[in-house]
Amino acid sequence: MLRISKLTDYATVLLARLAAEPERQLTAAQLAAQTHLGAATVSKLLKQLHGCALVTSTRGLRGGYRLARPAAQISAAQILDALEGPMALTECARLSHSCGIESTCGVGRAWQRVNLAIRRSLQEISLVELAGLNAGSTRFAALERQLRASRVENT
Amino acid sequence: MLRISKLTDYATVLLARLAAEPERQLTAAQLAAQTHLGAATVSKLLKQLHGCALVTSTRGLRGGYRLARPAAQISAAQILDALEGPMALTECARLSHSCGIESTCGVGRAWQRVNLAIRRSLQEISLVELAGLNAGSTRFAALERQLRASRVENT
DNA sequence: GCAATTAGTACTAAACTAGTCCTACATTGG
DNA sequence: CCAATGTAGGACTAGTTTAGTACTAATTGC
Repeated sequence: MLRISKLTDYATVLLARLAAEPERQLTAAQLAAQTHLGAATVSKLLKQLHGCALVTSTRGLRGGYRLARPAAQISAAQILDALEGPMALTECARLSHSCGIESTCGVGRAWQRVNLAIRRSLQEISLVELAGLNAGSTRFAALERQLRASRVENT
Repeated sequence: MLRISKLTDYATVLLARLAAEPERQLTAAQLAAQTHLGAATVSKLLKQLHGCALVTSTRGLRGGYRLARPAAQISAAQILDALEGPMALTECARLSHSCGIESTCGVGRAWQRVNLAIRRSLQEISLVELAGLNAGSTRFAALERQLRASRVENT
């Protein structure tokens, strides 16, 4: 459940590689070699990331890709949005579906709130954390602490 | 992104209906009529929910389904587990995939932590909240407050 | 001009989802 | 016992999505 697509995972790996060496401009072929992913797939993903302004590219000889902004300013939510579009846990929300009874719509709205809560937490996590560049992982720890606290408070 | 399948949504609706009338034993046909879902689909879902011990069933004439335990003791996480199996945001975690480089595995582990955080928050939400049976939605409010607080703390 | 490299599009195969149907089993009522 | 009602459990099909590939065009540096 709640899985992200393989491609999104791959894209994160690519972004993590770029984040590890912010100075260098890496070509699609280099990234493919480093990540052991198919060259065509990597190329496709980078194009998508470029379209969503997460990476910048230069064409031609000695071209390549690099992060559009510091890793700390790229959140997990942004990556997911870029790769999988605006998220909707259920599709009841956007379509004026013929739900009919109230309970159905009530459920849909509830899922939407869950969705929102998840989204907020994903905005807290930056590419720095995803790439494992910071040893402490302070944000993870804080997030987990908060969630634990909320459990106690609500019983 | 991060969407749950339609069937899972339907299942939640069915559980919500059952939760609304914990005393009664409802047949698959009755639930289908109330929710405007296909009878065969409803039947299939209820069988699945029975297999995961979220509902109890009695066969034969005057048979039907009812919740296996009070709605307050059924969490969103349990429903998702029942319908979509144990969750894994990425599949890197279970398979000893030939990741090769470190950054890849680092990313996988990071997603896993995200996953864990989401899972914890889903355990906080019971069928009562999903069904909209409690007007206040205190847990939602608390959860959202916590997440907001964590954002401030981590800047 | 030539080689390297991104940009964009089109296509194919595999996997998953949603939904239906059919047969077997259990319970109740006559 | 027998028939009606209802669940149990598969098997099957169509549709959609995902993953991956291939090809052509555009751009840059030498």
